[in-house]
Amino acid sequence: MAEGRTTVQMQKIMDYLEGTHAHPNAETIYGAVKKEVPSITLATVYRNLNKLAGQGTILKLEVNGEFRFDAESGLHQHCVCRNCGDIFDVFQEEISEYAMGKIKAKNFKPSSVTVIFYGTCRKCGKK
Amino acid sequence: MAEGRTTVQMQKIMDYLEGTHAHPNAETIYGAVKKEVPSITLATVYRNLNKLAGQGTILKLEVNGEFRFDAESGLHQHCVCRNCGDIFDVFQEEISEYAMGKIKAKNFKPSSVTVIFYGTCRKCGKK
DNA sequence: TACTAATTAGTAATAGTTATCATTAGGAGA
DNA sequence: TCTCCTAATGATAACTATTACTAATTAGTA
Repeated sequence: MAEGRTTVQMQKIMDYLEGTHAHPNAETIYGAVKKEVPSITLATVYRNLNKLAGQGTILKLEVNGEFRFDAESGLHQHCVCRNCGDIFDVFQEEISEYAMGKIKAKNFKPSSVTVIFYGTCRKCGKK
Repeated sequence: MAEGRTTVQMQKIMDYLEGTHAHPNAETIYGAVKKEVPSITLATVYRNLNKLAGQGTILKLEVNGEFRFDAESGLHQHCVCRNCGDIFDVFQEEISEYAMGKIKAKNFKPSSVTVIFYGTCRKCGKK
């Protein structure tokens, strides 16, 4: 799963992330994991999240002034509702591939793409 | 340029943004505008930037844990160097259009897309 | 020129994230 | 299994970017 040592803390963080599609922030993850590992601290949560993101095991996005995390690491995109702040994944592999293809000609070696759509989700759409 | 009153502060912020392609953060903009309007404060810079971004006059992106601003508001994408942190615009209108088109079928009304490529820029590319 | 609401400067407060450091624990080798 | 070394943790302080607050100022209108 990850380089270096495997600790219960990191394992529980991964478990939690793999069980949700809500793109939680560190605080939320902390709250959830604390139920299983009461001694855990927010710093440990951040440390592990950054490590996992650095390895590419999880995805770290910045939305509305905070970091959000996603266990889904394959090519996909995100929809962010400007109204309620919800974030959900969109799997249209072609979008990322199309974009990556277009950019390779430039003097820039892309290693990943993040495509984020801002708008209104179904719930908020109907006023 | 913007709804509401026009102030020198806002004008100078716009002028500065229109003259750069460096995607500065609020602090940098503050430093630059302060030379022309010494009394300006960081809070005023933030207030104006948020207002302008809210109107869609400028673009507000989140990269590396901070907000960056861009006077270029048309459809375009960004390349972010993982090494030096540089951000530059890429104008491949089709990329954004292609993505927007693909997403419209979903139960989500997109109002804008942000496509960000992470990788290494030319400078950093040659080790 | 006077009035009124929007905007500013100045500053305090907040929030999210990272850094520090003493303590604990995983796991390789004896 | 015991020992040792290093990585990871917990607890907390520090930091940084951003926002909130308020009295004073300013722009635009009457």
